[in-house]
Amino acid sequence: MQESGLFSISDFAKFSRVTRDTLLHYDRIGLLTPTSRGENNYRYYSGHQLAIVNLIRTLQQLGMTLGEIKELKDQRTPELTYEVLKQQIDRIDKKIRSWVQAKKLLLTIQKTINTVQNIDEDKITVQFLPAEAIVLGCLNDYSNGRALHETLLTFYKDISKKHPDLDMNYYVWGTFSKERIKRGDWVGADRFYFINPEGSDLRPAGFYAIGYMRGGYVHGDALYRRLTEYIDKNGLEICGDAYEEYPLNEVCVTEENNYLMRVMIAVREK
Amino acid sequence: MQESGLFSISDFAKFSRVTRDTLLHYDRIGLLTPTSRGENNYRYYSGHQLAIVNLIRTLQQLGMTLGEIKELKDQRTPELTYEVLKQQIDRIDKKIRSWVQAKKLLLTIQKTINTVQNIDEDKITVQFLPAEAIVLGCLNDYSNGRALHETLLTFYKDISKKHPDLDMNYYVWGTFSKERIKRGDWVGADRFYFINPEGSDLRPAGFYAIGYMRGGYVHGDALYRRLTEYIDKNGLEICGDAYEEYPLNEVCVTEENNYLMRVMIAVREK
DNA sequence: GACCCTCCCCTTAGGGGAGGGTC
DNA sequence: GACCCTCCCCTTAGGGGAGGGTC
Repeated sequence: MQESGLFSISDFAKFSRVTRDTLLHYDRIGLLTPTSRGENNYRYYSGHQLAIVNLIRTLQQLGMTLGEIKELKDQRTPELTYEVLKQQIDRIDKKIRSWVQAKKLLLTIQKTINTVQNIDEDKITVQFLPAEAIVLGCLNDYSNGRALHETLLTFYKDISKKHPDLDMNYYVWGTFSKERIKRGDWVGADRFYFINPEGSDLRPAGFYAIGYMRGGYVHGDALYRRLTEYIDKNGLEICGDAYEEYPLNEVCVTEENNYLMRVMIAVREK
Repeated sequence: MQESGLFSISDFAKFSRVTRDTLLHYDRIGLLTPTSRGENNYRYYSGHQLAIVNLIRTLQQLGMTLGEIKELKDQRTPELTYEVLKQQIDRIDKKIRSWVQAKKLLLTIQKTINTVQNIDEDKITVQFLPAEAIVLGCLNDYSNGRALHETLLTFYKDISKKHPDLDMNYYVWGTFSKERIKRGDWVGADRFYFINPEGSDLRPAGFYAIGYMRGGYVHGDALYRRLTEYIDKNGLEICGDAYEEYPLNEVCVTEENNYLMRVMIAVREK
């Protein structure tokens, strides 16, 4: 520190607790220009400018861009600052909300992977499942040869209309009515759904015959046959929808043939 | 859509719910290359690739960069994905925490501006103030002519050691002992502090003589004189520390001379 | 030897053209 | 006319040199 209270760039960086590069950048964009330049063209900052760095850093921590800070800086008043802060709260809340959503999605994926950690893929079981909150789409329309990806797009559009806040990529799966299962018509789900704690629909509690199979999307014939045979042989009958899920899918498996499909058919004793 | 289940780039963009530009970008960085190119060099995407876009978008929503996604993509397994997700949780938690901190800082600043909304800057008042949580620094060392900014730097270093999680730019203010006030020595605070609900120190509850003044940092002589005179005249005596604050400072005022200083001196009746 | 200066290049995830060919 | 292609430039907040002068 020399020249009556002026700081060289490195000293100023130290006391203002930012890097020299940052100060160079602020100077370049005209956000904070040193009070003077030496004959050698060295930058000299004043003690007052420490407060300006403080202003910049404070607003930056509140999520404002340097451009916005620059704009506010030259005309700041308590009233204007108060207004700007008020708007910032909404932006911060939005960011918090979106990260909270991301965490929920992440936990849901983890949970899904966990459900198939120690299963025997060849065994069919009948289990009681508690009700689970899901988001259920409208009845799919396959008329005029509408392809799967078209119905899926419709589903996404519907969902984003009904639940504008749910813009996360939850795994999408399909339901089949008991009539369709009985007549062996198991390509092209009746409805799409995804599991989400905020969903207002339910996969009802009850007994389900559950089976697994490796393979890509929409190739579940063999599994459906094994399940219906098992149901017949064991004195059970289908009493509700079938739920077709892919707990291991493109998100964690490379080869489509290794995706893990799970079908759960609501059953009861005859 | 043509050529047996292949999509043109615009169709693919529609069904994968990303923009055409995004797909061009993914192709450029080698994250998602169309399955084939026409003789005209047009890009053609397959239906399977819809799942890959889904993978990319899902991981992106979890806060991963395209680089990380590319790395994971080619070797993803349920186990590896689970591990990566586990690490992502920490990153998400950190982001949430930092935005929550930012919100607290913002509300504190708003509150501070509010405290001086409708005050009469010339009037001295005596008020009971409830205790307030603060973060209090060590006793400042001004020996060997250490300047204010040096003691302040020491304060910041101490605080970041003791409270590594508190890395926000809270307003920093100073305390003066009653002895110093009495002998008219009010330049260079004994300790620095900032108001923070998580602070483990307190500005004690009690009566305070409170006065205001316009002016820059460390030029409060006139205000201290007015306050001590008022205290003398009104049969009061100083019974604790003085707290010097700048509710309107560089964050919302342009001219240093218009900063608003507030001094609060603990008093009691004689 | 430590410090300062001015270029200049680099990073993320695309968006927005321009200029020219294709369905 | 609508769609596709390949350049090419632009944005945030700095970080990291290189090459040359200064304390």
